[in-house]
Amino acid sequence: MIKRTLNDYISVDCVIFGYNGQELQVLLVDRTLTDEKTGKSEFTDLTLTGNHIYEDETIEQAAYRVLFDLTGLKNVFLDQFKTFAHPERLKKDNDRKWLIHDGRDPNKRIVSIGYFALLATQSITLEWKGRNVKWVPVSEVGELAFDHNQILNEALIALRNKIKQEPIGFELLPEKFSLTQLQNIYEVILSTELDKRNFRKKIARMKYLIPTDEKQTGVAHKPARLYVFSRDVYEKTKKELFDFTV
Amino acid sequence: MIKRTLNDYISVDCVIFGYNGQELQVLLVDRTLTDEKTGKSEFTDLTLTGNHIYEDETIEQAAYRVLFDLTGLKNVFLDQFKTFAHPERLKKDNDRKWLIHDGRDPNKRIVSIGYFALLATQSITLEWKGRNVKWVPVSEVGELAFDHNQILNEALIALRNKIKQEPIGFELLPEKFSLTQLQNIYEVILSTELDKRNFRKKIARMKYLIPTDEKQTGVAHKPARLYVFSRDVYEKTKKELFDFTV
DNA sequence: CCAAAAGTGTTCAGCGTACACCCATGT
DNA sequence: ACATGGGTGTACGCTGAACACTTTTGG
Repeated sequence: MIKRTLNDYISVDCVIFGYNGQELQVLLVDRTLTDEKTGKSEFTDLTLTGNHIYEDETIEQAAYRVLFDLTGLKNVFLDQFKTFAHPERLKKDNDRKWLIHDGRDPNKRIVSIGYFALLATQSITLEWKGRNVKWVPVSEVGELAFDHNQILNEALIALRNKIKQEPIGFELLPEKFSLTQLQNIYEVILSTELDKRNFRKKIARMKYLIPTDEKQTGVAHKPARLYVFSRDVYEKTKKELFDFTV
Repeated sequence: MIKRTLNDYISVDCVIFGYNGQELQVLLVDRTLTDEKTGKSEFTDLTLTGNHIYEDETIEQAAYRVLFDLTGLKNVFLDQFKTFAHPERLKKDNDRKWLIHDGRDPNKRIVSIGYFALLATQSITLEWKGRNVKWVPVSEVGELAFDHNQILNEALIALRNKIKQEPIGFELLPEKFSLTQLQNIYEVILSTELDKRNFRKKIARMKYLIPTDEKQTGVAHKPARLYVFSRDVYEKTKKELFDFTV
């Protein structure tokens, strides 16, 4: 194993979205600053997941690395959506204390490249860099560390735009899923209600969403048919269209 | 005037698009490395416009600054589209020589945030940082310095996506423009041909493209009516729609 | 009067939208 | 048997796409 050097001014932040069957969630980690003498905690709050990059990796690899460390998964949907470098982005009191405690220079201008990821599984490491990791419904996210509220907001905007353009909803679901689950994903992300019949007519036109012979089991109602996404078919049917809507 | 410090690892690159009535163009600057002893030029090629950021400005301000230096304009359409930080992005021989000649560290990992801009005017400074500036049709761009071909490609992709979503075509045209000019913009950027009647029906639905009483003058055919874009009307009629097309 | 681009309408097919009832399963 | 969510069809209006001729100007 070669010793790798961390770059101290380029970082990636990953906004990791998940779905619990009800709500859109985001993965956050606790940040507790403990006074080393008294052992008392000075403050506790939450951050997005992220890390500085290694000098020998691309920013995309760094983002995948963060995801892998948290989930053990390699094939996760990932999208670079925006970059953050405001001069004051790490200058709040708590942020400066945290950086100093962490042995980093609080005056160094740090650029962070924002990625958002869609995770089909709810199972994650409970601990990451010694910090607790947890899912939080997007609607219940409070004040975050650094500029992470802004990053989360931009990620949500990017996610909404993306899901209107490309079929990525299923990335938040198990390999086999019901159409009602998929519809819920769209409703939750776009904050709309959709008509069941119209939604299903639309799906029927998308040849890359393929019905299987399997059905739900153990539900106290008519079991739903399960569908799979075919990337093959999708890549073939994909074509650009002229819109300039709005 | 306060002395401002340039950050030596965060830069912005601006892909500045223009339209000459025929083709989509991009603004490029000459890069000639001259051997200081012999006075002979070692190589000449072209780069995008860009610059490192000042420690006291945001990346967006830095991009606007580059644009202002080149054009004297402040209200230019600008969009942050992607960030580039590949470890090898400045490591080609000529690039290393150039950086060394420029007094910069060729081994420093430099992150560049890519912006694309749309310019309605063809008039630009002819010289910028002592280098020649010129418009080049996108279709005739050869091999560029650094990773600038890649940046230009991503900018084109972003431009095509954007123009399908939002009415930005007129940003490449004078304040008053004809519908044929506008149609040409779309055809050139999207590499399609559009039907004149269908295009105009679509425009008619967009209340923010407003016909004036003025007409073209000095043309050897029926003069076209001129239109203006109303940002007011646009902001009011803007609303999201559910698409997930493709 | 000729060349050049402006401007205009209709038809057809596909899609978005609104809307209500029966079906299969577990308890 | 009943509660729960699954699954289906029709009618209307709008939009995209295909397509040809007349009008206005300068030269």
